[in-house]
Amino acid sequence: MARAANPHLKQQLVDAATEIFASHGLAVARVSDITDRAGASKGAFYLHFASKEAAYSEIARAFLDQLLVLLRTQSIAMCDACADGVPERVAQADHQFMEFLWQHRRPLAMVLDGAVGTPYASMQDEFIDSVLRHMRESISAHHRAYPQLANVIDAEFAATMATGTVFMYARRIIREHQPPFAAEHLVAFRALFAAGQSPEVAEMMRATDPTRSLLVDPAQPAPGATAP
Amino acid sequence: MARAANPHLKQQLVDAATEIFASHGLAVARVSDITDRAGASKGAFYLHFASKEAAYSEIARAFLDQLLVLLRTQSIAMCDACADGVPERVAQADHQFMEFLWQHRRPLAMVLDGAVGTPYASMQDEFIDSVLRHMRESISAHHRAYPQLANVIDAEFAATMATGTVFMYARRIIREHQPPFAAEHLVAFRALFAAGQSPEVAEMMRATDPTRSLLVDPAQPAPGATAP
DNA sequence: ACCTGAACACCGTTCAAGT
DNA sequence: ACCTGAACACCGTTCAAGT
Repeated sequence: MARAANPHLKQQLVDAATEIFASHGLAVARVSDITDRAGASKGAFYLHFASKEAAYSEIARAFLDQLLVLLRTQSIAMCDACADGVPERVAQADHQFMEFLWQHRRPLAMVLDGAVGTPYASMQDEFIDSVLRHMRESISAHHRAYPQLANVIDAEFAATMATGTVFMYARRIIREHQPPFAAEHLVAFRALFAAGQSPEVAEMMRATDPTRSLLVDPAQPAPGATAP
Repeated sequence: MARAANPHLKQQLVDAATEIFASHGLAVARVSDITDRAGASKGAFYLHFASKEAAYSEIARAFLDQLLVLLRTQSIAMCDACADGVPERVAQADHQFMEFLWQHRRPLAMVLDGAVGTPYASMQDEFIDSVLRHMRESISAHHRAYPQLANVIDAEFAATMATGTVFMYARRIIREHQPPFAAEHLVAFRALFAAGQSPEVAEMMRATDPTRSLLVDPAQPAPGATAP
């Protein structure tokens, strides 16, 4: 009881898979969930994708590729903006980035939440690592524009903090299905980086010993560690 | 061909499950992976756990409960430290927290990476939300101790940023199997919060319009959004 | 060509049987 | 009581058959 060829079926399957993967996650999503939503049989799925995981990979990769293009464009704009000393342009780039995450919130949810614990967990890593690299470049540009900052604020720490903050906002987008009205937050964030010029900050940093290592015994292996 | 009762089997299963869930994730981990590692039959697993997911839940909960105890203790200590104006004690609390995450890196990996895309994804949310609540309280204490900060640095943003940073360090612990020697980073982080006193920061914040909303059209629904 | 759905394989879960 | 492993159920994947 086959039906006539449907030239839109591939796109219908992609749309259905994006929604199902985003809301259930790769591991829990059933192929039958996807094909039911797309109005096709389970067999039809395998005419368009080699496997459930291949479908996930194809959709997530399309999103990550678009993200990488945006970040590359922004890194260039950011360098220009900083060299010109135009913080307003920097804030606009943040705005554009958050807008992108909001518009692509279903594939974003797939990448952040959908594949962890499966062979495609590396998609989340790629998202975070891409943002981290972008932040390193932006902050380097900032430090070139304002050399006095470089002595006070550690660039690697600032990039880690910025990326963690982006992750928290991305998480809010996909958890609360609400855009994060964070313009003022992003302004505060950029402002904070300029704060290293403060003599009070320099004084606090001199008051502690940065050579002390964080952990008592890094060589000690960790057991299940659920015992008290 | 049954064997004699083994009073250690439950603990062996917990240890094996912690390792397998941390390295494979709940969805991908097989019960047979766990029972093979513990040297038992598949059937024995179900004498001690109602299901694979119940085992995950039991181990993750034990870790999260310990984390909550630590955070509660620290929130109290943090308030005291801030009231006394002792930033060194605050840095020690950060140190202790990172040490805790390092010592419990296997259950941490389970909670952050193991259950996303399954009904137990909420464990990761609980970790992040607990840290976020803790950071809110710490920062409130900071603002009470240094009232001039409260006018410049948004407490909710600072808590979001702090939590994102902790997440990034936690991620580094479980990805790189390396302790994050981040003492100097944590010092820089604490110092940054005090930076709002800087007149330059106040000036930059006045120069931008915080009432502008971040996103163009928050009501617009998101499709699969993989099209260009 | 394109699609269907019955059949097969894998692994979570159950349970009759073994000590 | 405690444990085993064969059997069952569910869902990813395949493929013979339909248009």
